[in-house]
Amino acid sequence: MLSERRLEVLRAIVQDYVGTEEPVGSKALTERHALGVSPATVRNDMAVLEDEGYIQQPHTSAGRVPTDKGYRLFVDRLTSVKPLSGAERRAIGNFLDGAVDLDDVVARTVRLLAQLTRQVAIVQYPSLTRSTVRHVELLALAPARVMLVLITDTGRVEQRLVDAPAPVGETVLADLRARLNSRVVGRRFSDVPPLVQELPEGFEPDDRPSVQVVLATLLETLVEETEERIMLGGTANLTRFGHDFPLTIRPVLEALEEQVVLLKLLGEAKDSGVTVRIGHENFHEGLNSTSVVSVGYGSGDEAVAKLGVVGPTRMDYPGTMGAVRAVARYVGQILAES
Amino acid sequence: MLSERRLEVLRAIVQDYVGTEEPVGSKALTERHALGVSPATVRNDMAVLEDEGYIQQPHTSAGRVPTDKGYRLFVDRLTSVKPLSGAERRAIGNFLDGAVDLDDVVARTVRLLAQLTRQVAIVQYPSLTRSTVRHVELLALAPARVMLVLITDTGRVEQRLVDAPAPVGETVLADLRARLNSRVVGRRFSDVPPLVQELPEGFEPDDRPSVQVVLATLLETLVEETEERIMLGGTANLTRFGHDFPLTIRPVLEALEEQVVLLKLLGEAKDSGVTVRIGHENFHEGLNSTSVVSVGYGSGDEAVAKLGVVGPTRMDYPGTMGAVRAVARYVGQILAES
DNA sequence: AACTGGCACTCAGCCGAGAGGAGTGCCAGG
DNA sequence: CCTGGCACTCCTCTCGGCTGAGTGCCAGTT
Repeated sequence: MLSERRLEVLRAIVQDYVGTEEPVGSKALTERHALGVSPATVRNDMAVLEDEGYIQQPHTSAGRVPTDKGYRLFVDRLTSVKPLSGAERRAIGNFLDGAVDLDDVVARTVRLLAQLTRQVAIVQYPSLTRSTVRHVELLALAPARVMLVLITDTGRVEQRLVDAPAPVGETVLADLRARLNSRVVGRRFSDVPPLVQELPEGFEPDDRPSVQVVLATLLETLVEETEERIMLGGTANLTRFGHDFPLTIRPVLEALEEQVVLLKLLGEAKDSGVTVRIGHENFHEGLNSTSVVSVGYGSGDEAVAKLGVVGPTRMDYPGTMGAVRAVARYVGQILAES
Repeated sequence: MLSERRLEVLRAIVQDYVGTEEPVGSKALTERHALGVSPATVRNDMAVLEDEGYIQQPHTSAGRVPTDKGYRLFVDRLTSVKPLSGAERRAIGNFLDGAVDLDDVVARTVRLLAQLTRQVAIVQYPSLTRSTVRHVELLALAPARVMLVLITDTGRVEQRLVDAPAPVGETVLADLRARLNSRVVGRRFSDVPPLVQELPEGFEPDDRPSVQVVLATLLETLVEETEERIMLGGTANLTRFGHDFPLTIRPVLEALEEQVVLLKLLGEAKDSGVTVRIGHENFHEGLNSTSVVSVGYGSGDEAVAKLGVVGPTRMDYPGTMGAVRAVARYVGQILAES
């Protein structure tokens, strides 16, 4: 077990390193932090911390740099989320209140997060799985062609084109529309399937196949999360990354271009509270020198989607966590209002 | 006027420089191109080309590098668009044919373009202004709350929430929906306003204000092009940019984050044919060392939107132009089919 | 008049050596 | 258990010299 002072030394190292971006030595540490001991003592502590794997020397006779394990300890035990200043909170409110629709909310959130944290921001659109149905609309585009439009309580709209096996009469369509809506409006997506199970039975045998197809498409839309859209912003902040540029930034940009990677990244966030993945804790190789700070957000108690930022492992964790949490809360409020 | 051989020298310089990324000297030139003259002669030609501002020396006693003006001449007079190979064409077809909806088409196009050109790809969603209306749907979400859904022939769906001044009956809504659709379906957006001008007159005085509001919102949606969405991809290719990294790449990334900039960038493309903007010809400072190759695409003869790529001024113009043009054509076909 | 070979000159890039300095580990003493 | 001192390591910066590609110019050739 590490003594209290050693933890204090680790905290100081992380803080200094994050600030200066340079390996921190024992002398500098004692000068900048009131540790109450001499550099020599700190050196001994550092040696222990290095043995335990919390810090590391880039090369002999250089200062120390925190390892992923060091950052992990720092985040878990040595610091707490830093609340935003009043001015910042107000700025968030002002910025997000101007949004006109869901797309706009997401777009603004991305910009805001990127500016606030000076890092790359990722925002997931409110997911379909946990939302409820606000309305289902069926439109006859052609005799045997129906457009299915699904509107969710989060303001999201999904549309699908359905090719029916036989022409569908306008009255049949109206009938189906009415029955469908009366059953599923206000329901959660996951609850819908059983509710429409025997719907086709109420129709003429001739129409049943078409009804089946429409229902199948609806269920598909509900379940298949193919449209899990994600918005990204602030990639220019990557240029602040470090000096050893091209090598670091390239794989990160590549990783961030993959929707799948982004989804998985956010998927790892816990449902409540701020999640931090540090360096090698990330499954993707290109992101081994980055940390991901993410959090769920939603209109009610439950998270409907997630958002977060990606930055260098050497980042201001308390500040970033605070910003991410605050933004998530505000977005949740906005969504609840609309 | 430059002699034929001098133009040939310029062309050789551009080609070599694009290939090697290094200033090209007179000796290397004569070795790699059958110019039929000695290095000394080439040197004289180069001196002239430099006087005229087509090429430049990074520093005394270094090879020459084309200037923006040099690239311009090269693009305008010294080369032609290079058609893609059969394999490439087939690859484009295969890749794009799998698309399931408009979002997917755009997303795939971006990826494709980025891979093909190894540069940053920009694709604008088919614009609303030139499309025609496929269907207008009105849904009563609450007594005085209507959702307006607009479906275009390009497969795009726009929705708006309308707060009516008074409750709107279901029959009124159905009536309005029917009249509206009978008038505007198949029309171009620009033709719609006069067609719905006197629509309110057919309704009871009590309902007119609500009808007015709905119509106003519709017109707004049609005109206001706030939703001019653009998709970006292949930013990782920026890392191939050059050696003097951070300075070059930063402003480019920043510029590309601005939707407005992207729109303006594509907006400058001519309606037909491939447009090339080189270096300082771009209005945005951050893009002064990049070239933009863009082209319109559409389902018919007319362009409904544009796409293009952004890359270093030192790029393979013939190849890039060919790829951009080919992709635009295929996307146009796909859109026409659906 | 146009081209060519030769020649002197320039200058970025690349060592290699040396000085400087931050930081360490260890040890003996408080 | 902490501290001051000391020898040692090794990165970083600088400076000078060398190299080689490339140039401009000139005199000679076709």
